[in-house]
Amino acid sequence: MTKLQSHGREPFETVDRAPEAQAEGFATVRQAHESEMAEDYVELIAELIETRGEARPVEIAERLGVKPPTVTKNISRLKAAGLVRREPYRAIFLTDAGRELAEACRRRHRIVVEFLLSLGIDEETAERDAEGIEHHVSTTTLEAFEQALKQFRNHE
Amino acid sequence: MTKLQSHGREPFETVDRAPEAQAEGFATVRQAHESEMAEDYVELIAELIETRGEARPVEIAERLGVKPPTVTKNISRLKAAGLVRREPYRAIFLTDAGRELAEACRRRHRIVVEFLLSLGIDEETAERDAEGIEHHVSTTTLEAFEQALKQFRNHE
DNA sequence: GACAAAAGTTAGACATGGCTAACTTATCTA
DNA sequence: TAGATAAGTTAGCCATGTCTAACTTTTGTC
Repeated sequence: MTKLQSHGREPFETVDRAPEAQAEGFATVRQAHESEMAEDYVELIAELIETRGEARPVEIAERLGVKPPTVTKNISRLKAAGLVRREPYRAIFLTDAGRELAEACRRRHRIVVEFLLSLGIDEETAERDAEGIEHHVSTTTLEAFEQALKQFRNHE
Repeated sequence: MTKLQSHGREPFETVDRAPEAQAEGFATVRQAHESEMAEDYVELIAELIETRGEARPVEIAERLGVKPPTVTKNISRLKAAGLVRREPYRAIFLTDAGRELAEACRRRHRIVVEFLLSLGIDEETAERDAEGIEHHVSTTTLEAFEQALKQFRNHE
C-alpha cells in the first residue's frame, strides 16, 4: 500500500514539473470551478427532493447561504444547461442529465466524506472540507479513496 | 486508525445537516476561492525565486497557463494586499507576509501530494489533484493527512 | 374572497479573474 | 549603438456569481 519510497525520491522534496504540466493542472482547477456551481445545485436539489419532496429556491438559498436572487439567476443557468426543468414560481425538477450528474456528485461526496471520517476527522470538518475537496478529486483519486476505505473496513 | 463505525451510523448514509451548518460550509468554500489566486501566485513566486533566481511575469503566466495581462493585473492585486513588492517591468519579490503565506502553502501542498502518493496515486494525478484540493484542506484535515503519512512510513 | 405574508423574480450594481489588441519598455544581437 | 525581439503594461471587453431594492406572484388565513 505504500508507494512512498518507491518513487525514487525523498518525501517532501519539491517536484520540478514541466511548465506545461503545471499549467494544465491549473487549467483543470479553473475548469472544476466552472462546474462547481452546477454540481452544488443539482446535488442539493436531489437531496431536497428526496428529503423534502420538492426543491424550492428559498430552501436552496438557505442551504447554500446565498440570497434568493442568486438562486433564481443560477437556476436559469442550469435550465439553459439542460440540467433542470422549471416553470417560474414553481418547484425545481431535475432532467435526466441533472439527475445523472447529481447521482455522480452525491456518490463522490459520500466517498470523500467517508474517507475523511476514516482518517479520524470529525463529522463537521469532514463535511465542510468535503464540500470543497470533492470538486477537485479525479476518478483516479476517488478510486484510491474507495480502495483505502475498503482496507480500513477490513482491518477494523 | 479506523473511527469508521464508531460514529454510530452506517457508512454511506446521507447526513442531514442543519441548514446553517451546510450554508457555513459553502461559505467556507467561497472564501477559499477568494484566497486561491493569492495562494497560487505566492506559492509559484517562491518556487520560481528558489529554482530560477527570480520571478518574472512571463514565467508565471506560462506556469499558470494564463496570459501575461492576467498576471499583471493579479500581481497588482497582490501588491495591494501587501504580499509582493514590485516595480513596473521588474522582477517580483515577496514581502515578509508573502513569504510566510508561500511557506504555509508549499508545506500544505507537499503534504497533500505526499498523502495522495502514499495512497498509490501516480505523480501526475497527485500533483494535479493537489493543486485543487490544497485550498480546501482545513488544519484538522491536514494534520490527519500528516498523521496517516507517518503511519504509512512506519509500516513499510 | 380579500388581504397579509411569504416566496420568487427582475433590474442593476459590483468584484474577480479571464481574454485580445495595441502600446511601452527592456534586452539582445548584428 | 540601432533595430529587432521579447517582455510587460494598459485599456477595454466578457462571464461568473454574488448583492440590494423594488416589484410580482403565490400561499395561507380570517
